[in-house]
Amino acid sequence: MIKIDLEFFNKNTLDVAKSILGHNLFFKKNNRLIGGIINEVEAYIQEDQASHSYKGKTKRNAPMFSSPGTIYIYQIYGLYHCLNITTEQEGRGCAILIRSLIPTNNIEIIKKNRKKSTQLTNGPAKLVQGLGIPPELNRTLINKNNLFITQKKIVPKKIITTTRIGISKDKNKKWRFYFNC
DNA sequence: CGTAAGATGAAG
DNA sequence: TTCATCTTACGG
Repeated sequence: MIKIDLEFFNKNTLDVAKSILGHNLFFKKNNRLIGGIINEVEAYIQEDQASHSYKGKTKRNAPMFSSPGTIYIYQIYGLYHCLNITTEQEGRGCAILIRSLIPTNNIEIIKKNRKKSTQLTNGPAKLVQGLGIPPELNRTLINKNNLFITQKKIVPKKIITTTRIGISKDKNKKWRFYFNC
């Protein structure tokens, strides 16, 4: 369980998005690791019309402009939360959205957090709920708290590149990356 | 399958 | 004030 260096996020957002696939995401609670393998992400950069940061810094999106490795959790549709990690140098409004995990550790807790649903962590809001990630972690640094990313557990054989989900602007950009094991 | 749930920010 | 949004769970 080696945590990755925050320098990992201090580079081109698309490179970070592709290379983070296969790493583990864990939330630590009561000395137990809850989480799994990241298998789907999307990239958002400042010049991208689909990004929250496109029109500049606001109260909500400010973490995107913070130092690389900053956690950006935003509320969507008034009831769910999505987890992003800031990329590129401080001052650049870029991030990757973690969209899906393959659950590996403490799956019983994830099931409990997800209540009746059998779909545990295969969506951005589902994984936040499944791991029990508190929105208060917004603006804090990953790996400096109880949410962290550890070294690659598996190397994806084939990364699939497609258009992103749920956006209407800049639809042509193929900045969603995922793999099947 | 369609739709409601309702925080946030931009536009009118 | 109204509209759109990086989604999900529910009912028919």
